[in-house]
Amino acid sequence: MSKVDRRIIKSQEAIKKAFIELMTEKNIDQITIQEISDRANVSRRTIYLHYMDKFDLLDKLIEEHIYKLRELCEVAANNTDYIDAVLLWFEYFESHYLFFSTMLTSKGGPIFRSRFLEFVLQELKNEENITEGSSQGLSDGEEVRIQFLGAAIVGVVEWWFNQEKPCPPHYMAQRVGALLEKNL
Amino acid sequence: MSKVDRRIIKSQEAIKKAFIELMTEKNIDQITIQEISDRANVSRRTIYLHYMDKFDLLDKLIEEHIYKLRELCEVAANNTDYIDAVLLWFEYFESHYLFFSTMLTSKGGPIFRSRFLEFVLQELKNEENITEGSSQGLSDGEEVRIQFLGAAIVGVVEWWFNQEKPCPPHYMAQRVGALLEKNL
DNA sequence: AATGATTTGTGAATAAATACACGAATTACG
DNA sequence: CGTAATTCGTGTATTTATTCACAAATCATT
Repeated sequence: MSKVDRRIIKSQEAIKKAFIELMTEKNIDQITIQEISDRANVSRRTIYLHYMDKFDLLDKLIEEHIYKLRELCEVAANNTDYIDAVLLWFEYFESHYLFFSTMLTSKGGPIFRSRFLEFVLQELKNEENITEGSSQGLSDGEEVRIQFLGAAIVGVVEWWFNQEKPCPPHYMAQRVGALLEKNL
Repeated sequence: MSKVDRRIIKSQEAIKKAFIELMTEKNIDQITIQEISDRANVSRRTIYLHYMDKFDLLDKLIEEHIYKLRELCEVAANNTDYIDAVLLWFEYFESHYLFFSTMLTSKGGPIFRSRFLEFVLQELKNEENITEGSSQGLSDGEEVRIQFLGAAIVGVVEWWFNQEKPCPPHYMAQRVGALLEKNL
């Protein structure tokens, strides 16, 4: 697994860290590649070695986290306990608080929010197909329910970050998990 | 000034940091190059690129700090206020607490202590030659006084670290500075 | 709109770090 | 004591990061 050159890891880590920090301080439009390279203590050239531009960097960052969340879903798919699944999610949120907080509160803009919603809807439809068994399209009624639940999940996560983590992950897991159990 | 390749800086910083950390955990003899490279997240080869072995690494680390302390002495040599000079020292100690604490308490062994004393004696003799004016050897009486003061200074610094910083730098500056004023 | 400063994206040469392999030296341990 | 495992020190080829330079694009300020 660890076949990736450690220089690549270190450079990208530094770049992403610097970028997230800058995102908390200003809008993405007024962040310059120069600034990122300065903050990351990396040559400007190095950034272009890995990313097309700052939007590509943001994309990669987002996809990376979405990928990790999807992995957590697969882990939790074995045991059908929603509470545990939600717990994994919020623990992951907590361990990458700076990123998610930045991306889901006012500063981050709507880029991540819509991507996150899209992902949640995918997972919900996935779940639906498993229990339903039919691989054909969803009925209107099901679609409405999916949209309803997706908005609910994203909304409650947004609330959690907007309130600056008002309650711990295990509490959220308990409450949100119970709601999911009832609705799925 | 900043003509040194930033990769060198970063590698050496990582190596030195890892090494100091390991020094706090175990004796230098049972620290392996492998461990250092692992902790520093650097190739083992890279360490040999900069240092002969772990003792060379320790030497360079020590000399680096001695050099910085000498610089502080030169800065303070302009204004003859010993209190300010001592303040600069203890502020430097504080900002590199892990290193000095490790090297001056039981863990570090006597390597740094003797080097530190040697340096302090040099500075004292230097000071003496300036006020004395004569560039010839010191009399026995002067030599005794130098040794007396050197031991006192090193001793009080050791005490400060052994007690885990029982009082702030400005307090130490006040007290030790006053004692130096009286004796120099 | 003009212009002066900054940022950008890229090419090219160079330097540094890395992976990998190897025999020798050292250490751990039965 | 013997031997298995680890660490060491080094050679070498390769990959990555860096510096530097430069023209184009963007931005800021007038």
